[in-house]
Amino acid sequence: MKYILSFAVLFFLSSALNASEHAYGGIPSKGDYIKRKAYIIQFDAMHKTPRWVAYHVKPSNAENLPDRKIKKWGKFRDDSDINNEATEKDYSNQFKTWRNYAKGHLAPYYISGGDRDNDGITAAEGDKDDAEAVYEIMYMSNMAPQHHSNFNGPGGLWYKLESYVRDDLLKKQRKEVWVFAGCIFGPRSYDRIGDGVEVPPMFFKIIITEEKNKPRILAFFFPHQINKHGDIEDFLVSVNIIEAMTGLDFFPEINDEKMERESTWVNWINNNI
DNA sequence: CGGTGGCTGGGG
DNA sequence: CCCCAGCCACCG
Repeated sequence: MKYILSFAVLFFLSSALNASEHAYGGIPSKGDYIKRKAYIIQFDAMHKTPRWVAYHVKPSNAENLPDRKIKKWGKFRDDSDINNEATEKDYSNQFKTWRNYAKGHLAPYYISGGDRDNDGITAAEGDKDDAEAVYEIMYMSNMAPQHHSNFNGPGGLWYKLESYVRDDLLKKQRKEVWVFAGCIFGPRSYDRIGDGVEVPPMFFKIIITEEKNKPRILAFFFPHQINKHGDIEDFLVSVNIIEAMTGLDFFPEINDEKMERESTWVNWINNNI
């Protein structure tokens, strides 16, 4: 029995590392996706938002970040790999109306730091390859309209969850983290801005850490149209629910039924004792 | 394009 | 209290 268990752990580890650096347990959908240095993305051309992104981030990637206030780093960029992406113009003047939609990162800025190519120099110190990781994070294809004051900005659920990963998991616990994040659309158009950029009515995020070589999964489902802030714990769901709502298939390379059915509640409680 | 300021809310 | 983070806006 013990042999079987250790074999399962070995298989698990190798599959998690081999499939893709960024997509834990394998690519969650068929169809094209684009591989970047800091993340991978499947773009949703119909809605002009990401369908999903996946990223593997180490504590060092969240440190020594290039200063986003400096235009070179903080400016939004067009993604030459995508034809019909949203533009900055689509998002303009949103703050002057009730709509208040900001360009919300799906793969966040704070994962773009560190010395990804291990040449001893970071982007901020002048490394060109690491700079590319920062530029890619700022691609418009990585953005979706997110209500700033209710969701994306301080106090918002998206902001709180990003802060949890950055401040708690990465900086405090110094764990490696894998994340899937994406937009969820329903049968009707919820809202749109600019030239046909659809505002996602829902978002999801799945966060994976490893504890003694076993995955610890936290899956979140967020309705976008909320008029006040809340606690992220109240939006924990099972991975199965995310799969049902998105049509995605997470962890396809991991042959462990239990993994997908594991309660995220249990993981949350174990994580915070 | 750099720098600065504003908004808002959480944390030391 | 100030600083920080995610955004926007403005000015030179």
